[in-house]
Amino acid sequence: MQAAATRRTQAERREATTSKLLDATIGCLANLGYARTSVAAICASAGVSQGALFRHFATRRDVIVAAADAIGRQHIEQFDAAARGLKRDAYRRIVLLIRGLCRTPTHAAWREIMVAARTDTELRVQASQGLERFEAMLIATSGRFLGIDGKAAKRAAVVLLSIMHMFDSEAMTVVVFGNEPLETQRIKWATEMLKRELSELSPPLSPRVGGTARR
Amino acid sequence: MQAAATRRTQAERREATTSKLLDATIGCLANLGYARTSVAAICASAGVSQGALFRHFATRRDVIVAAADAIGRQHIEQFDAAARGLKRDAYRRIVLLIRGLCRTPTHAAWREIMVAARTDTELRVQASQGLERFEAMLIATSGRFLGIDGKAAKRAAVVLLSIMHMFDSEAMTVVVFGNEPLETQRIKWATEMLKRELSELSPPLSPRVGGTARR
DNA sequence: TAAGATAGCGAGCGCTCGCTATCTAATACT
DNA sequence: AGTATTAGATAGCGAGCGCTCGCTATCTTA
Repeated sequence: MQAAATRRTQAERREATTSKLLDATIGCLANLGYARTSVAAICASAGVSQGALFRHFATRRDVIVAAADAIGRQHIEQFDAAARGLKRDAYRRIVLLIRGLCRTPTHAAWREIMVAARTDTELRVQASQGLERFEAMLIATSGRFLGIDGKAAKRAAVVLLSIMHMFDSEAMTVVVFGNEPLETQRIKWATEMLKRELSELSPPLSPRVGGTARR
Repeated sequence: MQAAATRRTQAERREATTSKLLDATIGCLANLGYARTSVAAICASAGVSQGALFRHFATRRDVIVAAADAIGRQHIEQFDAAARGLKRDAYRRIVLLIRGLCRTPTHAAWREIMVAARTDTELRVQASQGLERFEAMLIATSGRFLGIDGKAAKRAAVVLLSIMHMFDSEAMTVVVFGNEPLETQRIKWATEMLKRELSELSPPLSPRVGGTARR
């Protein structure tokens, strides 16, 4: 009776193990950096053996690429979920959302992989698809969020992606040397800039959307 | 006669060796990334033995920190030299200058160290001074360049540093997945934005400066 | 010139790395 | 129940790591 309750299919076992490994890999990248994310560290964190890791992934690089894919998916979900709760004229909140996403451990793990991919051809080839998907998703989401398309959507995508780049690099350097007054001013500036851009690009908020009436 | 010509002081020998080592370290960081910048790789590139490296630097980390300092100094010189040749209303050229500096191998080496410093406490403590100096220099240079100070100078610094962050992160991701149309649009947008900001912040170009008359 | 200090070398150390081989455990199928 | 397949663990491998060591070469000082 109890033995049957704990019996899992092979597929379930596989899913559980690879899931643990991917979570552990992301955690190690975030906490230890790329260089120190060894197979031993991943397995210690995941609570599985190295043999099990190599059962499911051919090489260390393969598990890291799989982790990059998982991060990309998480990013897309997080971004979608967060955008859903936002009014489009909540400029400051949009800026803070983007900034906040750049400062997560998951994003730090992503950045570790991207930096490592610069000098590792195999990793780069495999990581590029994930990055491409992430960018495409951001572009699509911004269009949907603003209710625009065509040239205006392209412009908005440039702005939003550029703001993300800005906060990405800021997040990277802030760990080494923080400068709070400057960071605060940057939020303020980015907000003004986003307001100006989105006000020019978007169709007016109509009563049908309920935006104006809500206020 | 000839033997005397090739005789170097201990100080000269030291300077030559450490110089080679620092150049090699920067090159290895740029070409191989942080993880693969081993002591063996540095020494092979510098053409000196590991024993010589450890004569001058206590640890691998020490030589990397020294390289970070050297990069910081180079950055400051490059930026200063480039700013000297610029008119302040050459907005597009300023944008392209910043973008270009973010795409140098030296800057890539810098980024490798910054990313590694996130998860290496010792490295971080030592690298933070270099980053602080670099930021302070940028802030001072932008004020001088624009002929402004006080609040306006602070604002300009936020803008310029933010543009640098933006192109820094772009430079990082572009290696993995480039998107030329989007990059072109970003230059255009950054230029418009910079024009708007600097026009509002700067005192008028006076004949004494020769800016207006030159045109 | 001899003694002392500094620079630099190459071999070897102990350790960690990614990975493989072998064995055991769990599930699936007949 | 017995056999086949998949999943996972443990031990061990060879390569590479950062660093130390004993030594030689070169410069400086007395």
